[in-house]
Amino acid sequence: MARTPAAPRGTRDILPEETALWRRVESVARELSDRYAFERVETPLFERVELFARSAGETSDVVEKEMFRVAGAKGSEEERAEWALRPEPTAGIVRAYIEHGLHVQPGPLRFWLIGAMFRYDRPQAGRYRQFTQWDCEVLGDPGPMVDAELIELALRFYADCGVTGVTAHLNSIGDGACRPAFREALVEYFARVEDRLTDDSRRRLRINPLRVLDDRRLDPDLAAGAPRSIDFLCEPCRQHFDAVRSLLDGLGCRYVIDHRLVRGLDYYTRTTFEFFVAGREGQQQALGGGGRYDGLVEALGGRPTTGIGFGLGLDRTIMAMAEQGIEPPRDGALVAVVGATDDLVARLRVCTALREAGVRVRPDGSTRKLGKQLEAAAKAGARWAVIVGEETAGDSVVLRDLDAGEQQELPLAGVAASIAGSGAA
RNA sequence: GUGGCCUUAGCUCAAUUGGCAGAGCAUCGGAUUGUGGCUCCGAAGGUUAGGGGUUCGAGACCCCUAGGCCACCCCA
Repeated sequence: MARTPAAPRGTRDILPEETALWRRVESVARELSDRYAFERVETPLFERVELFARSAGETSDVVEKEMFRVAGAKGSEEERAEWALRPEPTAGIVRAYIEHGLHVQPGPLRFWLIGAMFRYDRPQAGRYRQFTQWDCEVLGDPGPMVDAELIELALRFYADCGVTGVTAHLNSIGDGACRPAFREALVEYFARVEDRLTDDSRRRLRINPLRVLDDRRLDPDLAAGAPRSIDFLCEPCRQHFDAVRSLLDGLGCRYVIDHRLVRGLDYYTRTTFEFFVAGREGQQQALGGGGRYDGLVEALGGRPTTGIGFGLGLDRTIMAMAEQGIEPPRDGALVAVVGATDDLVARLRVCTALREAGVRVRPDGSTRKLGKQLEAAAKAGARWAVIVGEETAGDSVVLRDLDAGEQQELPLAGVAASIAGSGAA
């Protein structure tokens, strides 16, 4: 451990150079959330461990090995082990939906949030212990249209962020009526070739056979010959899946069917989807994912209510944007206020007046030589400098165009209009 | 949780066989008795990630720890 304080493992500081891209991504997410008529919610960053165990599943990786436990300063050992930082947002949103009786509101309900998620995993580029997701959830909408709508929304998000080469992977893993048969077929199939499975897969074969398909080390021949969930769908699930596909086709949304896409969280039913970006052949190419969870509300003690949602990783979206050379949004023209005299009161008054007029102002509070102040202004990226000095009369200041190297004396009240009129903003 | 490669100034990197820890960029100041970017000059910036060992002597070699990256695992 270094003597100087360091950020905890797997976390990082996001500095101004990078926050420019963050602003763009966040504003796209906010704007789309609003345009698609989602309503903003916030839930706690930590919840009871039991909530995640009951929703994501005891055998899911996030519960089994990636839970970030929170210890209280006081209390018994048991009490201190009771909470965990949220590894995903759906459980908290569904918990809030049930707790506040939101089912009485006219549905379907559409929620969104942007927030930090936590997974105690081994860090790597694009994989952090604290990361940020944009999450959208729809509760109480059983029809296939919302499935297609969410996938279209996610693809539009990537497009609006400027990311290209994003592919939607799609699958249906059925529901309580048809999945048991699929599960049985998987067990029967893999049990015969158990000696060709990894240790992990052999264990999963007993406790959660669908996730054998998740295993990237699975022999390609075995994977190709494995039972496919869509061949086992019951009639309602098959109709739902067919409808989702034809809706996506009708929208012109491109996707590929991925028979091995079963998702790591147990609450998913029917539609599952993930978004991958081209160019990262190894890991961290998954930018986001989601699916339908028609049994989750009931499993957590609420009335039977369908649900569907996605979580998109903003860190990875930004990483993809940076790799694709996408420019961050430009700031508005910056005006530096510098002083030819040491009269700081006059300088600060000018700053305030300009800000009231809507100008973006960076003041120089030093009494350095004017040349130094102008140099600092130019280095800070200022397009203009307002020089507050004694040689000007009354309310007048000098407005200097730092790019052109030209300046003029004019009344303070005319500065904002002059900048706006130059078209250089 | 497993394996591999790494860590020298704020950043990018040098340092011969184990022999005085350096450069460029960035920062600050001066040239500039108050109008910037260029140029020139100068200053500051280091317990070489942390700890231990070998040695007359370690940035370099050995061990431990921490962190980063990569491949697994899994996902966002």
